[in-house]
Amino acid sequence: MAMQDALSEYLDRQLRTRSGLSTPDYQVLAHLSEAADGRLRPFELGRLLHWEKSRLSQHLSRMEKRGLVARERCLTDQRGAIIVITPQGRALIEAAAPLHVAEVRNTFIDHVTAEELETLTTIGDKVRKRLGELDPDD
Amino acid sequence: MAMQDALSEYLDRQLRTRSGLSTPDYQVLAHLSEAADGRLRPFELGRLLHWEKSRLSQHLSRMEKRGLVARERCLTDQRGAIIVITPQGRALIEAAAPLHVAEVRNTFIDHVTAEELETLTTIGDKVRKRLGELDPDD
DNA sequence: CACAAGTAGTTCACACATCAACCAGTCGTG
DNA sequence: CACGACTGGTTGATGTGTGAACTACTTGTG
Repeated sequence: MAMQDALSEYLDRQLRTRSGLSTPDYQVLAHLSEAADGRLRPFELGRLLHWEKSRLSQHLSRMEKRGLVARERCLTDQRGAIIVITPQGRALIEAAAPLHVAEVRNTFIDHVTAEELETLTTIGDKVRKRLGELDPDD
Repeated sequence: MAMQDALSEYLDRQLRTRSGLSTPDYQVLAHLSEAADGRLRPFELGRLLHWEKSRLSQHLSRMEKRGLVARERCLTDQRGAIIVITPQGRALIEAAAPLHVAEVRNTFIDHVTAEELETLTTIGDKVRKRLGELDPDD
């Protein structure tokens, strides 16, 4: 847990200072940039990220205000919205991604052997399976 | 990372619903309850928890409002404060601790072999060492 | 002793997260 | 087709976290 805290704090900070993106920003943009047309329905984004809908809505509002994404109306479902990544958002994520990947290597992957990594994923799978049993949603 | 997210979300929620404490509350009270007299200077608490001073100050204000801790004036340093755990705070942490420990066993420790745990601490130590080199404070 | 530099703590402004309440549109079934 | 239940999404209140600016006291050095 101490490792995880220190690691994510470090990666957050690097991302923020070098790319001007928070980790939530990065996650949203990463999914949008991979989607067809750079467009996704909020509920799809929510499913991909495992985010609550209100969290997503609030975060998208902040990102919209900064010009990273835009909202469009959905034609096939009058309730719905569509989120588009803006050119500016795409430029930022494309600049940030390689730096971020390099940081992950530099702080984590390069210091762990293949067996250690395998053990780690084994642990992760077992614990997530257990949590899945306890908590019906996940 | 997915495991860590799911695990801490689950443990947070258990702690909150079963004991009425957030994880930050728990951490603060755990340190206070172990200190001599249940008293600590904020800066000591901050060092133990690796928290920023403003975060600590704000959190203590919220906890004070709920009657979990109290602030006293420090006699030897006129700037300083002293944080005391209240009887109510002590009662809560003492009720919460065994439940929390049981949850950790139930969701994590019991599903991991001794070797896996050892590998995990090895990884943690290596990564934290690496982060310590990169980031002068920690 | 005087003053510069550091330390202890608070506060303000803001980003991020949860929950509950709410609107509006869709859909299944009588 | 009508109506109740569900779904997609927003909003408001509150708790949690960071950074910068500020107050007030302490300490080191001339």
